Amino acid sequence: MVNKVKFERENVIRAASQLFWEKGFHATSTRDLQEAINMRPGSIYSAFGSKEGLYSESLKDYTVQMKTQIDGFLASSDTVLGGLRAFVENVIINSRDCNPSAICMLVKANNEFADKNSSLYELSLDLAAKFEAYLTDLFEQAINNGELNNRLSGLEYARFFQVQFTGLRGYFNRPDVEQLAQEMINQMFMLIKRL
Amino acid sequence: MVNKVKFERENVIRAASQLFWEKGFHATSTRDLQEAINMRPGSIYSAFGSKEGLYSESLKDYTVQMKTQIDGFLASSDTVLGGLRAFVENVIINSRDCNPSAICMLVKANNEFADKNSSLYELSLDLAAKFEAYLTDLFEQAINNGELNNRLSGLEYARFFQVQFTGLRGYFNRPDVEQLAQEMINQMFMLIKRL
DNA sequence: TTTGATTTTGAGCGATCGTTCAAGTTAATA
DNA sequence: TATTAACTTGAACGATCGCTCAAAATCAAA
Repeated sequence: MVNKVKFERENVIRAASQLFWEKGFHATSTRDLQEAINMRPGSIYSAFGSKEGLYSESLKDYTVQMKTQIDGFLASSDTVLGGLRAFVENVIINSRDCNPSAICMLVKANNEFADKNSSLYELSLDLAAKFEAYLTDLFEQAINNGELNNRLSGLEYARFFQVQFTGLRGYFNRPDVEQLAQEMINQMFMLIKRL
Repeated sequence: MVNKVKFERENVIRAASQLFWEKGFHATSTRDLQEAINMRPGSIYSAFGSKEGLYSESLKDYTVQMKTQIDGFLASSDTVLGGLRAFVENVIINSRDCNPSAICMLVKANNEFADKNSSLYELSLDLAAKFEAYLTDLFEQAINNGELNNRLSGLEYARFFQVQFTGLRGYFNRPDVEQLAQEMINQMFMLIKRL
């Protein structure tokens, strides 16, 4: 029964996350959310406290999901770089049409909360820092594997990856670009290897 | 007198642009705008038709301003790449604190209008395409100057520049990063030269 | 089956949204 | 100075916002 409740809660957060990811925080109304997660105001506010509370949980869940996805690709790949490349190709090309937005929800959050003192902006920074640490770990593995040279640190590779990946996702937030996307992903990973 | 009106209108649009750039379209209320541009609803709606109309003019003006800024740096530099580098350093490092946002207003627009059929989303695509054409011109000059090799076309260089620049601006949308920003800009231009 | 605790419902609150428009002000012309 | 066209003002409209809470429904224990 405890697990049932938790399961339901995760489903609700996931549905809310999809809507928030697509439309952003400010353009999503609580009535949109009611329909998307099939809950009435009273239940929502008793479970999450506020629209901000639900968004906060949604954003946290998003990053967990993203890491889970990467771990999946890593498990199916011989190399760290191969796993990361499969992830990038999946996000930018394969699952383009079923994702709510081409742009990372974390990036969207970081972009839309202008007030640097707001808790949601700070949350976006915090989650991004944790994701960078996660990526740093992966690139340190890649260095130790001999996949990458050690002229750069894991952290420096992680930063480069994030800049490239975010830049590409933004660039391909438009219709009809599959061919070009593949070429630029190839370029990205070629550059990483010869950094 | 006609010029006076035009001048005033430009000032108004510029002030609106700053606010829209900072907060985004959805988080900016018409009452915020009234204060920022010192006009009352009747005047605003007679001059611009709607909040969307004012935003549209603001976004167009933003891209004109950006091109003007680049042209300025190009005029003060011996090389195209030198001018572009000065522009990038100025945006990411020097004028960080006086810009309403670290993120390009065009990118913010492209990110926040989820409905691909909305006129503001289409405007953001259109302006981005024109900016890419402008950059392509510049990189073709750089190729003809011998600043860059011709293994890549001007368009390909322009795409790479945009991905890098957007990625970097997003990455540095946070406090206390001046030193690191300079290093990553150096890396960006080093990569461009050896593409 | 009754009781009591928990959760869900949805009408509706006050606030704010984008926008309108009648009335007032300004500035140019005659 | 009187006339008129153009512009500005700000009160206020209907819609929608995030959110509350009393009442109804649900569920578990007795």
